Amino acid sequence: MGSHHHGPRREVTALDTYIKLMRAAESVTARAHVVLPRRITFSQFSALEALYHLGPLYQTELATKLLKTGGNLTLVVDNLERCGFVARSRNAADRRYVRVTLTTKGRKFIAALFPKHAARLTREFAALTAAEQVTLGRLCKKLGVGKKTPA
Amino acid sequence: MGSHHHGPRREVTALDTYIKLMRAAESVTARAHVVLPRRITFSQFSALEALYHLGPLYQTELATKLLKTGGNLTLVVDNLERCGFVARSRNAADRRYVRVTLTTKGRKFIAALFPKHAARLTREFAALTAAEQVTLGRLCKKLGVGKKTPA
DNA sequence: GCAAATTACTTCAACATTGAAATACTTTCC
DNA sequence: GGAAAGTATTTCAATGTTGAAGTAATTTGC
Repeated sequence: MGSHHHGPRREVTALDTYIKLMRAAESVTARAHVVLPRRITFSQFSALEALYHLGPLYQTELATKLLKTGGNLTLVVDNLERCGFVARSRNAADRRYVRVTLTTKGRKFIAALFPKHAARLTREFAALTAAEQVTLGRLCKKLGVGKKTPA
Repeated sequence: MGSHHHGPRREVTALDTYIKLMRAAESVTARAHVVLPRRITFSQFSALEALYHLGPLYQTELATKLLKTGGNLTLVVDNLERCGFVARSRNAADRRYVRVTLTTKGRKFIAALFPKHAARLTREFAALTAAEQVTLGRLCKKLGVGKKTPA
């Protein structure tokens, strides 16, 4: 199963593994997504979750955590601000920085939602034993390192 | 490392593994992406690659392969068609179906690009041994099953 | 044989995403 | 102290993405 590609065994294995990795990531995300109320998107949830667990962050920090661009964060924070979930404030010492903080409404919202998300993910990952999860995490981590190999 | 979440160990392990899975998928994809010429997007590449390895497909089949919605495929195929990489044709027997076929130009394009993509992915996955890749694939597959668990 | 249900695709609005250009502010370096 | 370089954010155009509504074609059930 998998890549439909014929070539050196190393390539076949890599492509096959790649497809399975992508499918797993997409399918777990899609299934975890169902706990989110329809008015909130996955990006918005991720931003709220980061603020909830890490405290107020500058937009650049948020972009780094979520692996997104600055332009993207501007829009996502715009939308969260419009919902009343977060507030922006300029740093007085360095006015380039915009600090993003959860409002009381935002905190209540994510505090109620996160446990459902965690429970849902736990249920999804119950397809693997604890030991298998640790192994999976270890292998993923070896792949995930940002070893900036040039084009 | 990981989730910044405190709770039952099963939840902590699941959330931690989830984060590593997402990071690995995103980071491998991003790094594989660098071989693509700037005028082609990842979605377009994926569609071309499916047509290249599987032959002409109806849009519904393409949507299923790529795990995307029908509305999305309409746009991606629109853009590929505008580039001259694919052609649409109605099925005469059942005129609801639109068959998407690579043009000669599209075939040449993907035939030249795919080996670079495969080589790049192989290089990325060289962070793992062949045995580790097989293990990773097996664990991902256990997660990826579309076991439609209701909300 | 025809109305109803189904299926494939398109269209649309809203939000996401990137990459590049523009803006605003700060730091560096003469 | 002021120009140049650097940094954080915003804006913009193009594409992606979903989900819902709409259209066209076919199949089903009576």
